[in-house]
Amino acid sequence: MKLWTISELCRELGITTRTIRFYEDKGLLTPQRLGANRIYSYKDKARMQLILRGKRLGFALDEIKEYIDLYDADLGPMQREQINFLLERVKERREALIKQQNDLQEMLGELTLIEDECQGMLDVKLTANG
Amino acid sequence: MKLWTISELCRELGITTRTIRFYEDKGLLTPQRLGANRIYSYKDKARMQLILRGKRLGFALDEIKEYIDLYDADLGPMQREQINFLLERVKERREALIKQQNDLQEMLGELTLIEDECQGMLDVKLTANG
DNA sequence: GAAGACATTGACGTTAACGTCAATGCATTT
DNA sequence: AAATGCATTGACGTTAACGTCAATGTCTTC
Repeated sequence: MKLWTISELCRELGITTRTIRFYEDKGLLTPQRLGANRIYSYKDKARMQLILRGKRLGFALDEIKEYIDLYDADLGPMQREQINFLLERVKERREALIKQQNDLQEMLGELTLIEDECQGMLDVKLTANG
Repeated sequence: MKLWTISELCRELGITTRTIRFYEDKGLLTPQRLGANRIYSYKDKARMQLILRGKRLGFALDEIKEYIDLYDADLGPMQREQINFLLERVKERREALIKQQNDLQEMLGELTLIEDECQGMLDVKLTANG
């Protein structure tokens, strides 16, 4: 069961200690302490990776927090109503992601067009200049 | 050939005039003028939609500007070398987008798992409570 | 011709997401 | 025990992306 110090984890994830502490301030993380020092478990690391992926996708930190809350909600003690509420939020998320997926597809399509156009121009120049 | 005033365009796009003017300041847009007033063409509108899509995907404004520059680069007067350079940038973009696509897929998969788990809990509660 | 609607520029304010720096503590190494 | 290395908290700085407000202009409508 491996454990990380703050600078170790940062090195592995390619971020700064300031960033991790900031996330902790915002309630996205709650590592163990050894004295005053922070100790990160594998679960903490996984959490951080969720956060970083959220950032890559363009989400704000509070949105990411909401996602994580969905992610490790404990369904056991929940009432039907609460679970249904959670399901609603999951649905919203999914729809947002699907919109984003469409945007991505469009953009990729456009890039392909541009690429083809460039290639066409290069061919013309080759033919013209022999 | 339709034209828009600034507030008309904002209404259609769901943004504020401040936003549009800000983008103009940043060089993302250069609408015609009628006296002091801005006049937007269909092309301007399309440009704005590109920008907004970029934002939905989580890109910063200067990244979006780079994308738009790729988008309406005039290949005619370019040298082979310039076109190759452009192709390189297009490739980079594509790779970034594909990474993003993977992140999206992962997240969608996780949402499905959460959804199933919720549904399972609901079924149990139904069975238990008759 | 005064009022109201819509436009302009300019300046200052705000929020998120960190960066940077200072003061301090604790453990090991020399 | 002095230096080195890694940690802490706290405070202030910074950048992007706008919001907000003020002062002013123009055009139409009553």
